[in-house]
Amino acid sequence: MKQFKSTSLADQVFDKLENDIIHGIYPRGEILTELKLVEQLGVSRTPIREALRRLEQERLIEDTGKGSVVLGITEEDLRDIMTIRERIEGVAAYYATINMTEEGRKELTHLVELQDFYYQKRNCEELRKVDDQFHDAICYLSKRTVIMDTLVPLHRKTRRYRRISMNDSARVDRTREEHNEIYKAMISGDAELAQELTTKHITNAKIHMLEGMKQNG
Amino acid sequence: MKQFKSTSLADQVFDKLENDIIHGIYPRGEILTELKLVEQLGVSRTPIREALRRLEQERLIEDTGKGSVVLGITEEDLRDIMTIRERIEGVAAYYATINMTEEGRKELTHLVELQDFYYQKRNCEELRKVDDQFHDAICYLSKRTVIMDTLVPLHRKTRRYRRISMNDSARVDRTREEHNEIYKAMISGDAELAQELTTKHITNAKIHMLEGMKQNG
DNA sequence: TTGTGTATAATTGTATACAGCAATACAAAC
DNA sequence: GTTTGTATTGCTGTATACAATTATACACAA
Repeated sequence: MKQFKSTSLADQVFDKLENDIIHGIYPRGEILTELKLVEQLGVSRTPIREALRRLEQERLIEDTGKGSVVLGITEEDLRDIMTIRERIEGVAAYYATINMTEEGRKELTHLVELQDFYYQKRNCEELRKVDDQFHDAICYLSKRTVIMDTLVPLHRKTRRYRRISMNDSARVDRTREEHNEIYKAMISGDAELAQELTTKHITNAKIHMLEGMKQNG
Repeated sequence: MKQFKSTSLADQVFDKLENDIIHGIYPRGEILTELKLVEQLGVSRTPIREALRRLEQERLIEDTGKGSVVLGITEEDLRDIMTIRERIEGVAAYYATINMTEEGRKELTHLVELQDFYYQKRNCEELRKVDDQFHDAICYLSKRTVIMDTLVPLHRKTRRYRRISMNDSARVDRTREEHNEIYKAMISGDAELAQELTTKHITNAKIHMLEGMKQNG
């Protein structure tokens, strides 16, 4: 549940560009000039510049002084992202468990139920979205802004590759089981266990993701 | 060694505001309006807006739609920053050791020599700067952008409190020793050891920082 | 052919103008 | 006195205008 501030053009431009870069629509090496984006997106330079500055801050682009070159997410980046998540996301789960509220319990319960629902229906696209939401929820519920601000952008950056994972039904099964275990630990208030299970879950996801990348080139 | 792009006004505004917020010159809760900053800094709204968007991305301010409220760094943030550094910075040291170059060795050697120099002179202010540079160098030398981009902003955010640490001479001694040990491990190519020592070093720094905060209120 | 100089075009950096929204204050009506 | 309506003010969001810089192309000379 986020803010409902009617998103400005600058926000929309940022979201669109971030998404397009993460999904490779703007491939690594492509040069984005402000004028080109003005024409493509039909907005003026001001909101585009603000979006570019934010993308730069996330190292998705690099300003060359003469257009911004797209950096995107490399395989190495992905490995490092998973390494960081592996080491931090358990901490988020720990704090989320400690700081759990009735509202948080409801949200998590809703998410695991939704997961079961789409699991039955074998709806991979929706399952991926729920997966996203589950991991983001752990971050939000930790109530720790630094941890949240570290992890949530990393989640966004792995979105493209998590979609691929969802095509492996064995992995989908395991993910569901692991999420349910984490859920149980968090609801029962066992913060240490939640931390441990979350770390293991990310480790598994990392291994699977890297194997998948080897196969797909 | 960074880029030499003649910094734009937007960059300067960002640097100034980031620094002032981190050092509490703009205290938590203060409202920054674009107009006020235009008057204070003598530049137009465009570069100010871009700086504000970047500060927002780093969660140092929050846009309320009617001015930006300063968030700054809380004690809780500081704890979490150190937790993250504790878990990631060793990984940076590991990769820095693996990817070490002649140039990197020179830079590190220069830094530990500089550290000894200022240590002899008991120059705390310069020691703090070298401390900054040493930890940033580990990140840069890892050649891993994601790890670097995660840690370097966190270093900036702890700067204010590391200055305080430098007043405890016992801690200054320990820091010097620990840096030297990390340095030796990195130069000798023992990545595992460098990782371990770096993690321990951050743990010690964290403990010391939290103790210091208890005493100082 | 190659090198050099100049004009031109492309692109960013910065400032400013304008519109819209929201809060505030103030006045008038009940 | 309270409430309601309206004008004013302050702020942001967006567009655009202008300046400065860098790359490009082309012409002309060696």
